[in-house]
Amino acid sequence: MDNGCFSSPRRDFPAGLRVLVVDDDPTWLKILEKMLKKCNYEVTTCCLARHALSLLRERKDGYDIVISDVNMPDMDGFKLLEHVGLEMDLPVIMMSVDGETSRVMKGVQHGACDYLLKPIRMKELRNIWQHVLRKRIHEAKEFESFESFESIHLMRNGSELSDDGNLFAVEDVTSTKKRKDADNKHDDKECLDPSSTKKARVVWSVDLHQKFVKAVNQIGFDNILYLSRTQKIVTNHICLAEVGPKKILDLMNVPWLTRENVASHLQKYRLYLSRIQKENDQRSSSSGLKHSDFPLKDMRSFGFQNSVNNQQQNDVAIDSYNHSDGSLQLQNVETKSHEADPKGIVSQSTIAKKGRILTGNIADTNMRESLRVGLNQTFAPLESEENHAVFDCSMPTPYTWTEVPHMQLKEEHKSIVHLEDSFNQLPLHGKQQQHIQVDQSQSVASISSAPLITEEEVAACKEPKPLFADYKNDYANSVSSIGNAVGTFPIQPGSLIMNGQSSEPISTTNSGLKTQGYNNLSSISDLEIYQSNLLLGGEVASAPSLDEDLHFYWLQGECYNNMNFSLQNIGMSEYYDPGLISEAPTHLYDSADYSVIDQGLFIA
DNA sequence: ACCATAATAT
DNA sequence: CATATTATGG
Repeated sequence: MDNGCFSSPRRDFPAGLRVLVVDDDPTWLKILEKMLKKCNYEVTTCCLARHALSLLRERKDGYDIVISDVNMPDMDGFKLLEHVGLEMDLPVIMMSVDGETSRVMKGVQHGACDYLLKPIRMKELRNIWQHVLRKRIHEAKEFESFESFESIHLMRNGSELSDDGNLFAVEDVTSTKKRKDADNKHDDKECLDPSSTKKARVVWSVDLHQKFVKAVNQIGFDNILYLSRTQKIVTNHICLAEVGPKKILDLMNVPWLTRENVASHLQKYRLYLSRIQKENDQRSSSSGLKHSDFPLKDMRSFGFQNSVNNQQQNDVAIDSYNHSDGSLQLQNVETKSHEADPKGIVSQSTIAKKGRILTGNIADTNMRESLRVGLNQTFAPLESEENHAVFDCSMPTPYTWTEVPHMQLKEEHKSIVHLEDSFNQLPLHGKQQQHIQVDQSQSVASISSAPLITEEEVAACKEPKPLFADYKNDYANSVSSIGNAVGTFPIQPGSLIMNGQSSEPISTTNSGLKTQGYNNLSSISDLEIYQSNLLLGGEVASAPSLDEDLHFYWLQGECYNNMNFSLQNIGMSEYYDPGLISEAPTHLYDSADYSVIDQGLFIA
């Protein structure tokens, strides 16, 4: 194996990797040194852990990775591991002759990025650079990681290095759980180098999906703006003409992701949405407009992400949010959700309420609460949506997620607990909510037996969001997150839709509208009318000022977004009432653009 | 052996 | 780019 191994020196990156090898057995040291050198690494050896530490301290960045034996006279390998982790934060690979599970576990728990069994094979050494890269990628986060990423790519392609998609897929060793590695026999080596040429399978983690959704929504929003603009240019927002994998990819800004990955996911996403829509349609048709009942079913699937804090953002957000719900049209809202759910078990009715809420009431805290409750509930009931869960359409709120992960991490397996926590976090919530929580938790729990997020990940990387998780985790995460999200955060429409730039104009608008235009809208009656118009396709009489127009559009956008989850009943097309869009030429919406939007946002 | 998802082919 | 098919993993 030796020879073959490096047949490809072409890779630049791994070459020159500075490796510090620590082992009290000189024989092993020699062997390892030789092997590592064959890999074109720059090798430094030492037989004492203490010595190793001092070397590392001397030159903090003189090494890229450390390979240490576990059993050493002067200092326990784990101890060394700890120090390294603490002081220089370098990836450390542990090695020993026995593969006793407990030891491996210990190594991993202490932060080892891998655990090799002696005798060590070239293959294993050949891939250690991946740990370094991985770590750097993590640190670099998305953007910066780019370069590294590319290099990886090159390398991968260039040689058939066992690539092992692990690089990405496996966080750090941690694999313990997933892989059966538990069995000593397998060694972890496999982990690292699956040695396959296959392309790494992308795991659409919640986080990733969230980005995806966000991108989709953004594009949709942009399109809407574009349409509206046709008449008046509201913002200098850049308009995207079409929604497609490529654009989504761009928006997502995830370096390692390929267009194909996105396309594939998009396909699934659309499928999912269509399915849902279908269901909705059926239901709506059968039951008629009253849908409020079923929505839940579909809704469950969606995760709502929402931003947490933003709630406060103001009414606007809420409004929009509500609007979306409103799409449901349910009857009027008056149901004041607040009281409605004494129990928190708001049933579907809640949902309906939600819808109504949309209008002006928004401001009320109570309302909001109720709203949330409703949402929560929606989830609670669901039981089987694991899959669906994956796609939440909610709007993306960056902030939210960061938090979510935390929670998840914290609680890991006990979904219940963590759900509760999340709930607790809610600023306002009554018993009802708790009640709901319980429900959710239950459902969730059943779904996710696996830890939400790999502990490993957590431990290994402090990063809140795991780039890759295994499916199970994934699901669990999504589910749980959804639960959390729902419970925890209110949805914040606006923010999501527009990132930075757009926010300005809009916000301004909002403020202005709030008082004036907004109020107009806010009045329930108006809203309803508005909605109905939308639904019906009637024209919206009002939409007077530019600002207002904008506002409208904005709302619409949200509606759309919301529609993703909430609205199942109504046909999208109806939403896009030309009238709403104001004077925009009809052709715009009817035509491709329009359809595009639909599809993009909702699927159709 | 089945199902769901992502990869790949068309 | 959209859809159909295949591959993979649970």
